[in-house]
Amino acid sequence: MPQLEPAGGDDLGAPDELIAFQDEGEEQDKGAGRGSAHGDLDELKSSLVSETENRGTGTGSGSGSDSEAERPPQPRESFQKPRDYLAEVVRRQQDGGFFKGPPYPGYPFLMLPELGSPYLANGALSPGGARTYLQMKWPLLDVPAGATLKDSRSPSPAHLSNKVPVVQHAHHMHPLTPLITYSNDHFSPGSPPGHLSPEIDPKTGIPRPPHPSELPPYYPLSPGAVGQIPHPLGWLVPQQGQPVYSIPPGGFRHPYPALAMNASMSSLMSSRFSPHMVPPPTHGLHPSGIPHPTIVSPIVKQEPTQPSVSPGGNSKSPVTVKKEEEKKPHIKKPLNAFMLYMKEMRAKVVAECTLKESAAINQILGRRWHSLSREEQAKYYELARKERQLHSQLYPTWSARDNYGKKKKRKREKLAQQQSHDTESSLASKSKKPCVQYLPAEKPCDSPASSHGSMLDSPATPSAALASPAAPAATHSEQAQPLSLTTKPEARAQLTMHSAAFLSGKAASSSSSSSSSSSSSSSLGSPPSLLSRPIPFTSVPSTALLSSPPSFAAAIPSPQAALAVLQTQPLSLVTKPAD
DNA sequence: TGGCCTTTGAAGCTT
DNA sequence: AAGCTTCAAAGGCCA
Repeated sequence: MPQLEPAGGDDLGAPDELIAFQDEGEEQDKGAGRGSAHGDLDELKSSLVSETENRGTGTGSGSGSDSEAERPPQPRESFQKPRDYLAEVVRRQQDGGFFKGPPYPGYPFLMLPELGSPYLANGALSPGGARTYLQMKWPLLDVPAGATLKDSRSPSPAHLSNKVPVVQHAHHMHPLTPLITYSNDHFSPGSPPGHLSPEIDPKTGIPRPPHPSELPPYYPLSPGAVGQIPHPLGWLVPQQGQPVYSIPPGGFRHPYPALAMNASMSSLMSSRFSPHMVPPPTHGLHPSGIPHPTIVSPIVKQEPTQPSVSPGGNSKSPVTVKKEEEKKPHIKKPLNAFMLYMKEMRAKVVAECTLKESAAINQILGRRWHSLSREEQAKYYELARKERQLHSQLYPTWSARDNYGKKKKRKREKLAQQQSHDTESSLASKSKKPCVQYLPAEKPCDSPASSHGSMLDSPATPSAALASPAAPAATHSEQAQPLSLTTKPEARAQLTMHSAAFLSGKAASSSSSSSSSSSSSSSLGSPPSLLSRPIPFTSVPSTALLSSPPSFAAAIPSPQAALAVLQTQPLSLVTKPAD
C-alpha cells in the first residue's frame, strides 16, 4: 500500500485532478480563508467566484482568482522542486516579508526561538521579539531557548505558567527544517479522519513509520504539572491557554514531551525504524521517560469508580486494582478534529460574541464547523489524525476504554432516564434545553469578520463537491464520516429557527457567494449531503504536495507581527514540498 | 463544589 | 454490523 512506501513516495500516479485539488486547497488556505476574516470582502467574493468557476472547469488551479495582494506572486509551478520552494522561503524570510494571515489564529506557526534569546517563562511574547515565527501549517511549536537543556524534573515555575505553545524539534536545526521534513510525510492535505486513513491503524498496530512532522506537537499541560504545554494559542489567547493535559507528578526528563517526541520520532523516522521498536511505555510514560500532555495526574483527575478494565485483566483483588488504577495517570483522549477546531476558534468566537457560555459558543462553532470548506475541515482532520497518531505512539497500550465509564456516572444515569422519558414524551417535550437559550435570536455573535470567513470559506458547493478529486476514491470510512449538522435533530430545528438569520444574514452579506449561502442553508435545514462531508483525502497523494505551491512560510520579525499574522493566518497543514 | 449544557468525532460498548 | 454511549474542551450556570 502506498502508505508503506518510503516517505514522500506514498503515492503512485496521482491523478492530475488530485494535484489540482491540492492546489485548490492551498488556494483556499491562502485565499478565501485568509481574506475572509480580515481581508477585503469584495476581493474575497471575487476570489471565491473565480475559484468556483475554476472548479467547474476542472482546472482547479485557481491561479486566476488570486485576489490577494499579499499572495506570493510566484506561480506554484515554479516550486515544483522543493529546493526552489525552500529558496523562496529563505528569500522571503530574508526579505522580512510575510503574507497576510488567514483567519486561523492557531496552528499555522512554528515558533522558533532565536538562539540566545531569553525565554519568557510565562510564555508572553518577548518584548524583543525574540522568537522567530515560522509559519507552519501545524500546531504551534515553540521551543523556548534552552528548553531542551532543562531538566524537566525540576522545572522552573516558568514552565508551570508557560502559556506559550510549545513544541518543536529538539534538535537545533534550520528553521526550514520542519518544512523540509514535511516533505517526507505521508501527509495528505485532504486527509480523512484518522481512523479512515489507510496509512495507519493505531489499533491494529500497523502504523507506518511515524514522521516527526506528523506528531502533533501540542499537548498542553495542566497547571501544577511539572511541565506544561498549553494550547498553541495560549500565548496569545489566554482563554485558550488553559491546560488541556496535565502531567503526572512523576516528573519528566523533558519539559516538552512533544518536543522530545518529535526528536525521537525524527530519529525513528530518519532511520526508518518502526514505532514498534519503541519499548512500550509504562503507565503513560513515553519510553523515553517523557510524559505526554494527555496524561492527567490521578490527583487532578481521580475517578476510581470502576475496577480496572485494563486489557490484561488479572485476578488481582478489586482493592489492588483500584489502587493501581489510582496510581495510573489519566491519559486523556486525543482531540478530534472538531475539538481541535473549537480550541482554536473558541477565543475568536468569544471575542466576537457577547456570549461566554461554552454551550452557546459550541453551538456557534458547530455551525461554523459545518460551514467550513472541506479543505479547511480536512486540515483539522489531519491534525486530529496526527494527534491520535502521536497519542498512540506515546501510549501504545492506551485505549479509549481506559477512560470509558470513568466520568460522570450521574450524567449517564441521567441521560438514561432522559432517554426513557423521551421515548414516552413527544418531541416537543424534550427535556433538553432548547438551543435558543444559548443562541439568542438577536444574533449576539453576528460578527462579520469570522462569520463571513466561515461562510465564505465554505466551498461546499455542488461544483466544489463535484470537483473533489478524491470523491471517487472515498473510502467507506470516509463516507461514514459524520455528515450531520448536529446529532440532535430537534436542536437543529431550533437552531434553524433561531439562527437561520444569523447564518443566512452572513450568506446574504456575501451575495456573490451564493454557494456559501446555499451551503449554510443546506447545513442547517437539509439532510446531510455530500457537500458537508469531510474531504475524502486518502487518495490525495503526496505527489500532489510536490506540485503544491509553497505555503507562505515567513519569518515574523516581532511579536506584533506575529500577532498580526496570527490573527489572520489560516490553519493549513500543507506546507511541505516534497524533497 | 461539581455536574450540566452544547458541539463533533473517535472509539468502546451493546444488541 | 449497526446503533448507542462515553469522552474529549470550554466556561457560565445552577443546585
